[in-house]
Amino acid sequence: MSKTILLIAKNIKRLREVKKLSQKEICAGSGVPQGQYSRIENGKVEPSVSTLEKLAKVFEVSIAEFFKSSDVNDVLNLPLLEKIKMIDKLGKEEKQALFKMIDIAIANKRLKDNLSELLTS
Amino acid sequence: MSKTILLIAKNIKRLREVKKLSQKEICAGSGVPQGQYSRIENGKVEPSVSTLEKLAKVFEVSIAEFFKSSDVNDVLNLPLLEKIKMIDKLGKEEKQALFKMIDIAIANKRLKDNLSELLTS
DNA sequence: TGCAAATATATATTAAAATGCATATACATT
DNA sequence: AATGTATATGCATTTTAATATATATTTGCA
Repeated sequence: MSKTILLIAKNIKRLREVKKLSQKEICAGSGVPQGQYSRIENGKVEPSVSTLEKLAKVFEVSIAEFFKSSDVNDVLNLPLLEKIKMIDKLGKEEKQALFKMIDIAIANKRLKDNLSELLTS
Repeated sequence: MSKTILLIAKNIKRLREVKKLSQKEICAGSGVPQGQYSRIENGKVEPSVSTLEKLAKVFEVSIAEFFKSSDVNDVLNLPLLEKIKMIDKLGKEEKQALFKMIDIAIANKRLKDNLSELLTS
């Protein structure tokens, strides 16, 4: 079972519960048959993009929402570039604190490099 | 033609160009046949989630990236990019320490976001 | 221009999701 | 317990992406 379809399933179910709507209502609004919708919420199928599109509409979110994880472990596995993008969205305080540490680490590295350069020359 | 599959197409193509890789290379890395990949980049098909999963892996992004309208995406500031490159050159210890802090900050943010989402519903 | 690599397209086959429909199971309320 | 509502599952059919393979077309460069 793909991790992703379980993630989608969980997110969709959560969104429905937040809205306090029945499957029947979601299906009326989206055009997705109830049977199929149930299978999606339970991770029994891999919903197609067009199905996700219909659902995103009734939930009033972007499809990207379906793929977001709130799991810390998943954050850990994000490639560096993704992490940096996340940093950009942090609050001012956290962002600045992080930048300072990064700067210190980098400066530290430079110092070390310069020293060893001096020693080997 | 669905707006979404054109968006996916554009994002995937852009990501490949950023990495300066050929379709052949992407396909070797992902296992997606070149013919199919071409159709995806041109919005001729609706890629399945598992296909997107494979591609996200070689591009080193989360699947959610494929669904973001690119303008939101490209506001990453340059000084930040420089820092990323520097981080990459740090020693193992420093790098890991930094990552840990970044992870904590991000996870913290997500937690906050989820909580406020629950509260506003 | 002409060659070679990269990309797009064609076709037939396979696999899996979508659908309609029926029905089973779970869940709650009286 | 009985009734109604919500959710899950079963099944046959249709639709469409995935695949393998081959080939056409475009593009870049000597």
